[in-house]
Amino acid sequence: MSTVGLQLRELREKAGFSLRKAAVAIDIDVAVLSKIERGERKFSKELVLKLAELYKTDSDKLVIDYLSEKVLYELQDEEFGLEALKVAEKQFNYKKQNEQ
Amino acid sequence: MSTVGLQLRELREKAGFSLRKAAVAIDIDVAVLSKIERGERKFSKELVLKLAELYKTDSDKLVIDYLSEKVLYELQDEEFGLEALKVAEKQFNYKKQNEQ
DNA sequence: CCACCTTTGACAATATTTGTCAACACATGA
DNA sequence: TCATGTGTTGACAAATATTGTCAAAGGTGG
Repeated sequence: MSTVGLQLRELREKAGFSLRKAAVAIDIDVAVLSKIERGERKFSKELVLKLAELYKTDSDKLVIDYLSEKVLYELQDEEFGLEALKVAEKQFNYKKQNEQ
Repeated sequence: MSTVGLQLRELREKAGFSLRKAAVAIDIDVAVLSKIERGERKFSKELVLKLAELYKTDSDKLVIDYLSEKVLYELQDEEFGLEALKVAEKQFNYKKQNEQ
């Protein structure tokens, strides 16, 4: 179900890392990385960044997907999920304005 | 910062409930309700629904704001927050289609 | 068989959320 | 002044959730 997990797996394979090597490189347990790639475990944005760097990939899309997934997870099965997203967008834009 | 908290406070006052009465009615501690209304404590959607019922108000807008706030909280200060929201929207729509 | 790979499940360690209390400060009216 | 009702605060334990760590298993290829 986690597209980011799957993406990370593909990237790792393309970069020629074994699960162990990758895990060691970013200093986490192999078991955890295995679970992350298969969507059995939650993970942090920092982890995504570390792996992206390790695999020498641009992290932007990964991060966007990562955040989007987190949001969707929270909204799953919510009747008003879409409306909530739209309100959130408005607020986000508004905030951005008054920020800088 | 929590608009839902503030909204709940206004609704309660308009409905003529004291903090204590309202808290007892929905079976939570007064201290907690006080903090919720002032945005010092997280709360559940269920609590919003209970209070909306108690105050005899339509809950839809409250729930939408509630969810939106949760989402925004997760995305705060995220460079790609907006992009993430848009991706999430797409996914959400897509899912909705293939559901029913 | 050996060396490497990934997966699995169990468990402890930590962190976060939630519930519960007691005390405080303030106002009002008897 | 005293009792009563209002909301607020901080401390703390209890319950949950997240995260880290291990050991063992099964698969594959040399």
